[in-house]
Amino acid sequence: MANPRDPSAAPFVVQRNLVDQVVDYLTEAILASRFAPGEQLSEAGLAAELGISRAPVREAARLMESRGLLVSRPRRGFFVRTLDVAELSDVFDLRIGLERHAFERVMTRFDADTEQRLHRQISRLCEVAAGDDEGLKIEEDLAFHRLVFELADNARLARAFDDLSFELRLCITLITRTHETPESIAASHWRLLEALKSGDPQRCRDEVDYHIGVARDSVIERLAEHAGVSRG
Amino acid sequence: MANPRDPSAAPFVVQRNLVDQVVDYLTEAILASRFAPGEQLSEAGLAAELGISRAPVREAARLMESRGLLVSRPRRGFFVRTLDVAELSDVFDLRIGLERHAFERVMTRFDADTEQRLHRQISRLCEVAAGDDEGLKIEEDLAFHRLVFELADNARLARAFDDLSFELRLCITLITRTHETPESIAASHWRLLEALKSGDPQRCRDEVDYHIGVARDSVIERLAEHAGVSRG
DNA sequence: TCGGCACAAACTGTCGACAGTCGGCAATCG
DNA sequence: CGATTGCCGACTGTCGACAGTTTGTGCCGA
Repeated sequence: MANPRDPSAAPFVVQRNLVDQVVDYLTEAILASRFAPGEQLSEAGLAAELGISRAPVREAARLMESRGLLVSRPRRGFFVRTLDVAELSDVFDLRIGLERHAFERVMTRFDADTEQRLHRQISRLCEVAAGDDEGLKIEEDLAFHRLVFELADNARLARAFDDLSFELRLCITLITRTHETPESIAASHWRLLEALKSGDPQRCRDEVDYHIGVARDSVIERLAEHAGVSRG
Repeated sequence: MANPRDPSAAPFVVQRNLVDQVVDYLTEAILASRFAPGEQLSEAGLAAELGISRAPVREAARLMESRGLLVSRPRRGFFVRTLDVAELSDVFDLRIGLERHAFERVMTRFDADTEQRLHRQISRLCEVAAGDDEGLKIEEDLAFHRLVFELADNARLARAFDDLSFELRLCITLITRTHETPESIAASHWRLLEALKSGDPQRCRDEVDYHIGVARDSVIERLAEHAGVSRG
């Protein structure tokens, strides 16, 4: 009564589906490593645990399969996605392709407002980089890159990054903490902004390649350690 | 008995889920324009039409939502995706980003086998380009680009293209036929192969940009005509 | 004649239940 | 003692049904 609603607009109070709630719950649980990679998710067990029926659980699992967090084997059920080195390398290679494109688009429409927003995000990143909350560092780092995609002004491109970022987070759960210093994290991102400001496509591209390459090598190195530990 | 099977291999006889069958059915129907853009898909109606219950239909619809063929509005149901000019432009822009990356990767590992496979695919494309089956032309054209992504040797990159290709097909359903001549289609793809062979990244990138740009402009032009017709 | 309201039909979201299938274990046979 | 076979529990795939919501329609009043 108080608020007449536009039918085409998003509802004022979102009546969250059970499906969406299950997706959030499972996503958080997987990224927090509360489910082991390769572990089977029992539909009935999850439904009972959450006090709901299996139908929403199944639909949520389908959605997460498309996001690359789960894989389904017919008549077997859903399993937490495992990433080997090759898949992980593919993920970061695709990220390079997407980020090159996003940075190039941002460069062509770079203005004072763009610079200010990126500047503020890097400042936030620097603040948390000095702290001990590794999860927060990762989120603010991803938030910077998400901002770049937002500024690239292509919703489909941003969605491609969002899809990939679930798998990126899955990669990053492998490493408990970054081994980079706060200074190197800050410097790396400032260089990206400087490259954008310079207006030099080649320089920007090189910085992106280097930046993502460092992240990729770091994750791969950690994965190799993990594999080595689990085998030895 | 005759063939000892690898347990990790795909089963010899595949028991297809109802979900997968519904996905195929709906995808084909949408891309064949048997559902109008924006049309609501009644879960109960589809289930009755296919002689199944609503559960598999719902799961199939969720999957197709992630592929961008359907959109869901909470408590309203699923609707066939509509693309405006901005979204369509975004799709082709992302395609440029992905194809640039794929072509670059193929170039770095270009060999005789690569050339032969691409050569054969272009020959197939040329054959059907001379005929009247517009749908076949589109499929063989996409098959060429899909082959490039396959040769790029990055499964995640190929999946990104596959995801996008559903939306590409959705774009292409807007235009009933290509207005390009068989000669121009052939020449355009031969130039892409020549660029790969040359080993010149800049030339390859320019060819990709031109090639995708032509496709984008063609689709956008047709969409503008359609919109003009439907309004006038 | 037009706007608001109430009713009804249709639809989605969710649930509990049943049947078919898969993987593991034990009993049996060579 | 090893391999095979039958059985059993657990799980997925699918179904029909109910409740709450949205949408369209017709009526009433101004």
